[in-house]
Amino acid sequence: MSRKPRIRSGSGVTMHDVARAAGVSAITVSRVLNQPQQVSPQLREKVMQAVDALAYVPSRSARTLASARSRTVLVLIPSLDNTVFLDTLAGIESVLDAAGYQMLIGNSHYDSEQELQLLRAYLQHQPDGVLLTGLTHAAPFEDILRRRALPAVYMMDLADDGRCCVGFSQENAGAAITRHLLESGKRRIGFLGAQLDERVLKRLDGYRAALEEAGCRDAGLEWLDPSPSSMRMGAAMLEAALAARPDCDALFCCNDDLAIGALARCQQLGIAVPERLAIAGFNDLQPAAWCTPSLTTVATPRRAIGSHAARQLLRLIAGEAPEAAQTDLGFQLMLRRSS
Amino acid sequence: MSRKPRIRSGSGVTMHDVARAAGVSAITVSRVLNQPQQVSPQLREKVMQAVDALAYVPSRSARTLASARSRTVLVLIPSLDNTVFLDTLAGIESVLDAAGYQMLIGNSHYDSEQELQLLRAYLQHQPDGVLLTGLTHAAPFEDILRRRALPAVYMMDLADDGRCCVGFSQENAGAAITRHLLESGKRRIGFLGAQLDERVLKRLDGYRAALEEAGCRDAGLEWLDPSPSSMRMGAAMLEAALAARPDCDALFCCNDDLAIGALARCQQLGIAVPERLAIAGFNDLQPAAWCTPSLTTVATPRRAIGSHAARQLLRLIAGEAPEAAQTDLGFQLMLRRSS
DNA sequence: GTATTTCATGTTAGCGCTAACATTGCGGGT
DNA sequence: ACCCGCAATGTTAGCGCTAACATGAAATAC
Repeated sequence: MSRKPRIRSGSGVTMHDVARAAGVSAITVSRVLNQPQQVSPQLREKVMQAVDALAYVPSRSARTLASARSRTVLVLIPSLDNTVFLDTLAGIESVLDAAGYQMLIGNSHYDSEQELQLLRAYLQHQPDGVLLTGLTHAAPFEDILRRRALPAVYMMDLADDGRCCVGFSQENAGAAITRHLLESGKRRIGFLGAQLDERVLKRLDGYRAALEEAGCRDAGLEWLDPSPSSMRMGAAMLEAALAARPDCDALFCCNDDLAIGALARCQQLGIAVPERLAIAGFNDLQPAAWCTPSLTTVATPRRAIGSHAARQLLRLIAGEAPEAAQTDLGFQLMLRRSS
Repeated sequence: MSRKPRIRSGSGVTMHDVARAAGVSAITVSRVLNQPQQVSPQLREKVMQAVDALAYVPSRSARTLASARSRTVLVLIPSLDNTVFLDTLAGIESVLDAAGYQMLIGNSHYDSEQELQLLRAYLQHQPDGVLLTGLTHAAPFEDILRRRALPAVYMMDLADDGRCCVGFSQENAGAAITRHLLESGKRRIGFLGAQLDERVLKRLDGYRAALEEAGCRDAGLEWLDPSPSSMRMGAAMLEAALAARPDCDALFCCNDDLAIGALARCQQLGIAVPERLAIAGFNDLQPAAWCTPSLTTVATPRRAIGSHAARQLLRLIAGEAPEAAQTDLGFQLMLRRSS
């Protein structure tokens, strides 16, 4: 009694089929595809012809299973609704793609518990490394990384605790834009914050430090809301802020979405920007340069963070040391009409 | 002579370890994880305890290899720089995630040749299905899908050739917004187009049809540029258009980026919008409602397209018929101040 | 001229999981 | 008492690939 044959996966052409067609053994085909320099040119040629003729596609799962290397990297980001992370992904993709690595994208929705679930789920793919957004993660998270000796690179911020970080100082950036507002003569500078993820809170810290330094700190000028940021929310927060504190003469918004919404509402209400109220945003998204008046903001090297982090991770995966534990890619003030 | 042991992948805990710890056979563990109703509650309980105790994570590659099902879906999009596709991805993710499927994202950079390469590369993962953007793809592309009997759903547009499509009529949408401009009294309506992917060209067809219908078609009012669209480009195209045809009294921009750039430049040049020149965009991105003046545009159901397409694909993968060959999710004119 | 190294290729034995079939035990019909 | 059917669990044999070792031939050394 012969059993039912199993369903063949994929196109059904296996490495052995190619080997037979080329008159060699399977391992030779494997080597032609993975370490071509180990195979003589003639055989290499013959094998490649067979590969093309049969339209052979190697099976990634078989390879992962046999070699214990998946050539896959897990990327965990907090949101898919934010251009910031898109740009970062684009940078990551460009590097991984070129290295033959694939990326698995997990969206944690700004929730560290969900992030932990994602890590657990994606571990099934045996990723060779992980790219993370931000420095703070659920407690078991780092445990898992350690226990599995999974290389990880942290993006967007800096830390000097030995973890490999690629980003810039959120705190310094927040302080720098606040100082710019101070220098332009404003004294009652408010802060609009939404989402309140760790990066926003660090920008807030920077804002506070700069005001402290200038003796202008006023806790009544901070408006914080944990719900997701949007232009609509920026408009609403602006109204609430001015209603509560009509003396406020400048606003640092924790990101451009809020700032653009606030700016638009000022236009509608006839509030002169920047004379009566200066406004600054964060990230330098595309509309910042094109709204009316154009928005002063902080340009962040998102794409570079992604590509650099990916390169560092590939080094770690290969067992090399990273170029540096932390890489500070800086930020740039974009001074425009709104301040 | 005993060989060197192989490097264990992942944490090294396998299904057999769990089976031993629970005092059952490996297949029982497999069933507890995949078809729990086939296992008695007591055993199920015992196995789950062992799974937790050992922090067992099943190997996706082993499962894929043994079962010839990867529970992975390939998503091919033309760009990672465009919010439109992000929103679509978010919709897809929500459905696939809930169904235990993982998505692989390929970015074709608006290039059908590169799209074909991506398909070839990602076939190594033996995806169970493919989600595609648009209807036109490189010739060998559809061949590969057919030869492998890979279920596919086409997003963003409609076709009545039997392919499973989820989207809306780009052409009708282009015609509808053009008719709105006609109804508001404009007669020399221009078209600004960038990127010139198939969707832009269909919107252009709709625009032409509507003008033809009204007897207002004027080929000298079309400005097309194949480079990627951006606000900067919208501003530049606006200037070029008005220089060439100062009599132009309305502009339909193929997307909101162009429109917002054009709008901003009008503000700078003191051109009255909509009196002297009406402007309409496409997609209803967030800034459209918040720029000055607010932008008339076409709202597109991007997230719904993603989630609906993912649901259809899951049906196809399960061997069921799709609810309908095409699903028209429509569009909505957002009439605002710029027209 | 033999010992030693190198290089190119092959053989074998899994990687961790699940499909297919096999076995066991139990309740119910007659 | 017997047989049947069904439910719960087990055994076996791969899925397609590559690590490790083996082999044989050519190149090099002394």
